[in-house]
Amino acid sequence: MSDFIIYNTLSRKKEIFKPLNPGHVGMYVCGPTVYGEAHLGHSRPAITFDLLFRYLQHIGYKVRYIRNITDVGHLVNDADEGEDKITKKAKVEELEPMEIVQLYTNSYRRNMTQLNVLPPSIEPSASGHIIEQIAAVQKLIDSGFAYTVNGSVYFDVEKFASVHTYGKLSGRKIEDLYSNTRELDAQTEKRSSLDFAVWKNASTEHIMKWPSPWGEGFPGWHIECTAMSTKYLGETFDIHGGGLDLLFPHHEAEVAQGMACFGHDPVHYWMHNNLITINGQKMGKSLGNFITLDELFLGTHPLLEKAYSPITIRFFILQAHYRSPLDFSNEALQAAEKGLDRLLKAVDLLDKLQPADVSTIDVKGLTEKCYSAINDDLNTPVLIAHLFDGVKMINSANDGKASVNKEDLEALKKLYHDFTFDILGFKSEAATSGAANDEILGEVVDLLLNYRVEAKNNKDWATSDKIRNRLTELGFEIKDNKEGFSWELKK
RNA sequence: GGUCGGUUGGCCGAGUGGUUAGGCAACGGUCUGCAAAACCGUCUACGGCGGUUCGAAUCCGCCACCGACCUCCA
Repeated sequence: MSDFIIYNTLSRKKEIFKPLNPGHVGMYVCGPTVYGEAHLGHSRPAITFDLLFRYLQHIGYKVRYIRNITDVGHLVNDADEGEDKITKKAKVEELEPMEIVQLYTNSYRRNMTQLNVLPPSIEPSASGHIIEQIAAVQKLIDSGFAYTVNGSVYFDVEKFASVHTYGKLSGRKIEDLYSNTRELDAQTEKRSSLDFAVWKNASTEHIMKWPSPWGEGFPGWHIECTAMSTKYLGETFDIHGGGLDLLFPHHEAEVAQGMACFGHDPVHYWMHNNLITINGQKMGKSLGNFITLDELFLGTHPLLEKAYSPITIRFFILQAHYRSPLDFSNEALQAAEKGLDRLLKAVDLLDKLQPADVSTIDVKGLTEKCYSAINDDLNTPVLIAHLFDGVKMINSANDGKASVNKEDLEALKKLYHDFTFDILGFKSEAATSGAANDEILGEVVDLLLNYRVEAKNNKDWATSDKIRNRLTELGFEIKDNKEGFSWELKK
């Protein structure tokens, strides 16, 4: 089998993946800030790194996957100066900040389950790791790369840059950063406009705050990931993932903090998923152009022509490469829905296929193609294309225009089970004959269709068509075949 | 303005120095009582202009257009 290759943002190259400790992988991914419903944009990193998590396990690694919950810090937007995102929302809805956190954490987890995203090994929250963050801040002060002003602590970028390289992850040069920095008010505390807060003094009206050696305050945005990744994965770990929009300043700050604390890079492989766009623009909370996952699943957003199932969303996302932008549209979603249906039907068909004496299908070649696609930086669009090539073969075999022997049929079943369900994480959502969600409903439909068979045998096409048309109207798809019929419930 | 990335057929979306990506849609055919599903076939693109090359959508240069980020006041 070919090597597993991933694109490392740090080197801007594809690299062969080699874990720090043989057989084990430590992986950290930036999770959501829980101050609102999860939207389509949130699903991309979740699904991308779920795929990675699943695949690493498939090829035999024991993986510890950390995905954090950010529940302190972050402004709502520029207009809400000085207030933290969670605090702001709390005041609006007159709830305790931790109530907001709980509400949206629950809803995020529910959405992730719907998308068939596996729960990470550990899902730490920033508010649950204040002690670790204070310790990390202290370490930065001790190492001389952070300074204290009026109860806040700032990272000294200039000092850091005199010893290490600042900007190597995002490809920024410190001179450029200086020339591009806007003059902002109240930056007088900081020695340089490039410095960033690692601990922030809280005003009296600020609700979410904790005691610290520097007074009451709250941690800076970037320090939580440094503190929590270090705690659970160590000073150096294998993979850090997240959205491309976090590359700068967030991940750059993490690199700097790690270097400042430990004297070496904290992460071997940095991976960034691209963003979902809508009308060519980033879909994001701050832009207000987002569609929540619940709206997608229910079809309630005005831009949606219909509801799209969670697995359709998953398929839509995986049919594009994770490093490419992906544009939302009803047409694309509907194409995904139909494509997914075709794939899942063919997988279903595998169980009904009768083995032949000879094989006209090159299962081994197909398997190799699938592995080399996913090994090439998780190239799921190519992987899915190969799976569709196989779909054509499976359908042909079902039509008697191709054949597989027993051994190949078993291999084909394993291939599709592994890739479609275990690795890509798709699953069947529709009720079908034989596997109906509702047994009684299934029997009733069978009953009606058996009457239709009787009518057909009597050449009573009027009755026959009436039954089929009425069922079709209700959302059933009726297919006649030599054995009689089969049906499925379309949503 | 700076940095980085992108521009592919009706739509989505891969790929890449010479060979069919794939999905969806459309059209023709097979099958069917008629359908549906499936199968077979058709549809051959790579922003513009130059350059390198036997050959470029793929490499180089320029131009145009689009996008992301450019830092905390939290």
